[in-house]
Amino acid sequence: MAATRRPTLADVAREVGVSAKTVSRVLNEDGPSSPQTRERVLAAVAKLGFQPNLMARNIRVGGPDTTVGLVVPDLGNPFFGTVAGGMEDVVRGRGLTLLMGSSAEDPERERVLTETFLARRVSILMVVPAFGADHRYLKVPRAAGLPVVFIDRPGVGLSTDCVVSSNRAGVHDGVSHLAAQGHRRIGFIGDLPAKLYTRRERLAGYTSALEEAGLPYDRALVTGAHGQETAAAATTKLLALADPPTALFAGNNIVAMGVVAQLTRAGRKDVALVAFDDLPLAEVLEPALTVVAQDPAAIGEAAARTALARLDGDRSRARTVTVPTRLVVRASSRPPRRGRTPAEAGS
Amino acid sequence: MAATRRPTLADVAREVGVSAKTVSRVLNEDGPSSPQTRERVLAAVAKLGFQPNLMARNIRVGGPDTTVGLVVPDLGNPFFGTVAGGMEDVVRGRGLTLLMGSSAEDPERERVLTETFLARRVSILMVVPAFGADHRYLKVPRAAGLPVVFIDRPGVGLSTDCVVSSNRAGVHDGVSHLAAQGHRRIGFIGDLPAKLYTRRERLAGYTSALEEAGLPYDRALVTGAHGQETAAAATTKLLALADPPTALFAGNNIVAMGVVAQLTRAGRKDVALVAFDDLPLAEVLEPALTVVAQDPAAIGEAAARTALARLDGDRSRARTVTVPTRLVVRASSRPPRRGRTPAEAGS
DNA sequence: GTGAAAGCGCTAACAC
DNA sequence: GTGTTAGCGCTTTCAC
Repeated sequence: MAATRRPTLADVAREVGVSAKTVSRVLNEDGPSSPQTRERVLAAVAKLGFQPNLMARNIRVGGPDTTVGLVVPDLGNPFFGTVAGGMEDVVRGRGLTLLMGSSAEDPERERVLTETFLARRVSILMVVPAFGADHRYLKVPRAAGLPVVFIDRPGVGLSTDCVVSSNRAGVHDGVSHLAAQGHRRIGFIGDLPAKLYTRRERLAGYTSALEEAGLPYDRALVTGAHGQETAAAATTKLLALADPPTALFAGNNIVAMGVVAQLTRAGRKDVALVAFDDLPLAEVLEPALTVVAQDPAAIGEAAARTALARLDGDRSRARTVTVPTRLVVRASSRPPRRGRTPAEAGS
Repeated sequence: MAATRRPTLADVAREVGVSAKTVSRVLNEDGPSSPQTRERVLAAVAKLGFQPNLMARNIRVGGPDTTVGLVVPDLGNPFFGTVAGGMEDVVRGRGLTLLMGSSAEDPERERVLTETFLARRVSILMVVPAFGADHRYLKVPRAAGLPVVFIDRPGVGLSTDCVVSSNRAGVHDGVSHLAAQGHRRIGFIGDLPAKLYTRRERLAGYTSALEEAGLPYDRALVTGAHGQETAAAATTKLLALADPPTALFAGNNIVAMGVVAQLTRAGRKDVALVAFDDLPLAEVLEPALTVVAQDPAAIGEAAARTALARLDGDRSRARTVTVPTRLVVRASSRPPRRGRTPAEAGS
């Protein structure tokens, strides 16, 4: 089975005995065409298995491609998949196709992927910035009218639209809830690196909640993790402190899984826990996990709507859309054990 | 901020005072070029923010685009995200970019997405077929040399490479394990619709394991679900039978979550459970979940390698690659309660 | 209702 | 080392 050349418009035209332009007219429902030619063109298209070459078309038409490029740091994280799903639902209504690629949280790969999207002239570019990436190179395409939206974290060196969760307020709610339950030593296990936007924002929510509750900030109670294993290790470390926490706040879904796993392995059901971002089985865990739920689909939808407005000529100042989080109280955020002071809890 | 036209090769050439071809030579490291012109071209490129139009390039060169198109039915399911990650790792080494889009398990959307990939002349097409889709329209592009690989399920009407999990053998192992624990009434909750490839294959593993164990096949013990809620309902239904199962087999990760949730809500820790496909928190559940683990990254890698071999001229017959599953025994597959017959278990 | 010619942005094939 | 010409597959423009 030799690799035959893909048929072109000209091939179809030759087959039918008309000009290329006539075939083009029929296929794009441009200008008029007699029913007979229409018929015969369609037949030839089917016979040859002709598929118009969109690249050639776009080149001639000059406009952008009817695609939306989305760069995410991790294809396996359902959070980003759900964000993408929300986006898709919105852009599809405009005839746009969402194409997603992964940066693997690597600035270099993010850049390469972004450039291939630019080189393919996507209509909209959505990016979940990898830590350490610099986005100044997006200034020119953006100035040329390409809508660029950052998701989950703001980009660096480029002022453009951005859609994020209410990180501060969400964590504030979760930590306040723990404080209201009577916890006075609350550990925080955030993202890594510590300078990551979501880590900083969520930590700010943590500190403001402590302050509001009149609790002291203890640097020893704050740490970070990347991946389940390091989150488990961080849990162990915090609980081994001389004056250990009676409650933990997990800064994201992956960290939460590591913490839950470690608490289970260690048999520490006495330690309260609240996690940022919901987990599919949160309510089934024992104890059921209290979470600050994000709304990834809403994030995707908001990003898509913002970008479409830009496409429609919205030239207003770059805005940041904050999608609210929601505290879902389940069993894991119970009060500290009665009759035991934090100092005794580890014994 | 008016939408300025994106600069072209000709713009750069004009800026420098050379011909377009010279700029092209510099950028593609084609033919020779003096260090001075090189320098000045690069400067102009940076100044104008020129980004080559890959569509125009591909058109001229005639070859396919350096992209791999992947169609999945659900962006939010980490199984497919992990498959994509495995693929990416392999194709990136060949300078190919993986682009993923969602069919939402809808044959029509699958077709539209696939056609846009074809129209953009991807180098490789990977598809997780939506239920009910017909893939005969892929015959022409495939005959023209486009590698097409089906993932997770075979396509319909097109004989081409396919990469799947060892569904039958995997389920056989899981059900045999339950039988070996002493279970004689084992419920099966598979995918929906019942004609879905994975459902049929997994059910075949179930029946063969029953047969091997000398257990009768009871139609009342076999059902299906799509989504967590229906899986929970199916669980309730099975457990309400006059002669209920003492063990359940969940046919996929989503079904497993629904079953686990329902068993937990109902407080039915006496019911044994084995699930197809691992869950992130499987070992942390109570009881820890016994699973037949798939290897999604390996599936993606195998698919990518197969497709690359085709790209390299492999013209051998279409083959089906089966990626082995692995039984991970945890606590949830414990023996039935002693001293109680199945008939008493519901009381 | 249809066709011929020109051109989108780029590169192959040849000049010089 | 560099420029010219032609042409990829398609659509625009203008003719008939």
